[in-house]
Amino acid sequence: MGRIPCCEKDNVKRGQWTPEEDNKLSSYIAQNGTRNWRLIPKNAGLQRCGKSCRLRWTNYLRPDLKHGQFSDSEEQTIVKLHSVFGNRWSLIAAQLPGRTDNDVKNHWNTKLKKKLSGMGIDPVTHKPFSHLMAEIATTLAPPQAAHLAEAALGCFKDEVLHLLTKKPINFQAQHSTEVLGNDFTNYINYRPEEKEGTVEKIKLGSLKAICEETKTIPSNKPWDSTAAASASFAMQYSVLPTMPPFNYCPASFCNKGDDASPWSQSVCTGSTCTAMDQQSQLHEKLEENGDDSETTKEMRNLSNIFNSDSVLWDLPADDLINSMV
DNA sequence: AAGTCGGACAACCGCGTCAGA
DNA sequence: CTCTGACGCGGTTGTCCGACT
Repeated sequence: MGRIPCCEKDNVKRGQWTPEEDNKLSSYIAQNGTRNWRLIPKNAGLQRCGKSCRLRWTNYLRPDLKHGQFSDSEEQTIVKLHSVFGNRWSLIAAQLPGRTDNDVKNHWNTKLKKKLSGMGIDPVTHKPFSHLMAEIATTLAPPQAAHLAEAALGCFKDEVLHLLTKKPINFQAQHSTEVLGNDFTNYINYRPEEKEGTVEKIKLGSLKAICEETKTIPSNKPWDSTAAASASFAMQYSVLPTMPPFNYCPASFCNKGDDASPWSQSVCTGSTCTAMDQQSQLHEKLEENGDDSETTKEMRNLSNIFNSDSVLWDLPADDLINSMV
């Protein structure tokens, strides 16, 4: 029992569009508009699925589309909005005239994600990796911390591993693999003989990086206040090997002046590192309101929020939510 | 010159949502 | 209220092309 296909796949052409097909579709839409995509290919004389026609039109042929490189300000906007909306590409694209969700998605996946992780910022949470590590370390005992680190950083394990292992950590050294228990020193010294996977290295590397650098390795009760203090230190000074001591926040993308490069390090203004909190609250607020189409439409129309010179990220969370819902 | 690799972009797929019957 | 078809969205895959070996 599958879903009914949107068209007879045997009779439709797939793959790259030819200039001739583009012309047919463009001229048909110019005369008749885009009502009923299912009928468009038939009426336009195209052996294409209606869905394929819609995609071709919205992502490529539409006359108002902007082709070519993304500007710095467009990239800044994407990063800012992504920290609030996550992968809601259509919402993000709605704030970028002439750009489609597909454009934004592709640009994010091929460029911006790498740019951020190259800066030591987790593109998912928009927090520095060191913050994530420290948060994990302060709240969880080793087994859970390792699992959470795996979950939180799984997408970027290669980047994280690279960052962590710039300071050589000997993962190959000999050590038994007996039950480690809750003894933190065991985790520090633990060497996986058999588990050579990247994730395993990250689990250990993250713990080691935080705690070795703080030089305050607790002896037997690793997750007491001493450990918390260590992790706090780690967070405050970004002690991960290649991390400069900086706090990232989206407000840096709004700065003006010589040092206002969107990719420069910046000092957090306090309220500005709460993008994720704002996001959570926004989502809650939307859920309260049912996130219905009217709300969504209204949000789409609020481009002035993002286009104004006001720094969105310095707004208190409530103001942000109230202005959008 | 040929082969390989990786980045960038286009296109497809499947699911969720919505509007109309 | 329920059902159904159309549309929109986000994730994934495919293809092209230039750089590198």
